[in-house]
Amino acid sequence: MDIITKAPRGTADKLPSEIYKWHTVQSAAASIAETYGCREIKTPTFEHTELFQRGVGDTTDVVQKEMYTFNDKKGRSITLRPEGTAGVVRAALENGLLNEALPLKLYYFTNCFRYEAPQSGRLREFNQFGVEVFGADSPIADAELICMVNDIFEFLQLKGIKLEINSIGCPKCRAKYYDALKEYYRQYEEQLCGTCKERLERNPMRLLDCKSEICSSFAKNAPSILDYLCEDCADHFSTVKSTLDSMNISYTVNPRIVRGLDYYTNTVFEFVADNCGTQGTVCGGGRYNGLVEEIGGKSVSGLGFAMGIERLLMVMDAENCPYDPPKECDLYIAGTDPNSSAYAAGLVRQLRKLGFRAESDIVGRSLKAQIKYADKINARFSMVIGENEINSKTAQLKNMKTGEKLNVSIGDNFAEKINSILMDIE
RNA sequence: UUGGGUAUAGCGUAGCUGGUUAACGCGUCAGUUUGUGGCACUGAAGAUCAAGGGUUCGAAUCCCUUUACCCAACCCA
Repeated sequence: MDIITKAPRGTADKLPSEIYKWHTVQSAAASIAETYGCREIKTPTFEHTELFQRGVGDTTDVVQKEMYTFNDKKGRSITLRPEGTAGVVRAALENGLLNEALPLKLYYFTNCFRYEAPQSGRLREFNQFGVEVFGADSPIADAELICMVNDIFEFLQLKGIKLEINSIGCPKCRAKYYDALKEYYRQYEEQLCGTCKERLERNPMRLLDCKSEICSSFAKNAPSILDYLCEDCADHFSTVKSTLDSMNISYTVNPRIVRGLDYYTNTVFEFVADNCGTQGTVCGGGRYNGLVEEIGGKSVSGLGFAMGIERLLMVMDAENCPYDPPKECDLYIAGTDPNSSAYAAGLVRQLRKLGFRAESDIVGRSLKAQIKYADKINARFSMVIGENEINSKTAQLKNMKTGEKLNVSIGDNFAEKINSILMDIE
């Protein structure tokens, strides 16, 4: 049989056999974020296109060539979110969240969409865990945010991830830095790669990031942003660093970290894995003090990060990190004949009402095949129901690991009795 | 968008100096007597060998085209 079509390019199914890994990461991230006072928010998968044009920035590659944009039936331009921050800012503004007590701390899990050429660690639909904090001006907030990521990785027992931080200053000091950069690069202008030539005027910081051999060789001696920070920005950055020091979080300052989204100011950071191929950035973030205003709110500072869950799982797999084990069947109840199977179905229902994972035959298999199936799904216990059991109201509970059998009543309060027996065994 | 690679049952592979019914492992289903799994044995189902075209008496195998996927550049999570 040929299926009509496959999953679209750049998408990936998350199958039942792997999903426990997602649960592990999600519950760790959510519970740790909550210890920091974050509350979960969910925003729409698609937004009006201008939100991303303004929020993410018109000059970015993400907006220029990677967005899934289309017109809806009324002709409105709609875009599948390419990242999480803009939508959260919009939602916070629209619902007046910024008028409540600040700081506002939010976290979210979202799928994001970017029309890129897929490769290892890079999908067209990918999942992020993100945190956004609003109204926290102090550099301690920056350190706290980084600390949260660090806590999550530590909790997941991840080791091979390094933190790199930088400051890209405020619009004021960046303007001076841009001038210096342009001047520096102008002497090499003829030798720059095509895209860098274009970027020189519009967004010169991107040149530092260019991977082409020639451009990156120029980047080595390029002026550093850190020498151009104004006093406020320099103070801010140094307090971020000293706070990280006092939190005992190790980092390296990498003056060439330039994030790809326009909204960042001051602190930017990346958590980079060295053991996961070429797409090493597992988490990236920073401060974006101008963004809320850009989207139409009052001037409220913001900062946040986004973590790529697919990439995180790649790194965890590579490091053999432990996951919460998947939940499996507690008790399988087999029936020797159709009538007994129907009876078993009733027993199974009672167990499920108490929260047990319980199954009985729904495919009409022989008794032997049912037990075989119970083994295959790793059922902890099994039980056979036949005419004798129904008449005597007693059955044997079998421990599938040890083979031990125990007589139990299948009459009134069946599920409660099973419950207390299983509690004893544990 | 630009390079490189791959395409054979549900999954993983062999076969690729062209030659009769395309093989193996895992998985699935059934059986190895009577109401109990894991092991072993037996058997069954399951593949228009990515698609289209060409060379040939004959093509999974050689040639061309297309498509899909993977990897990388780029970009970013």
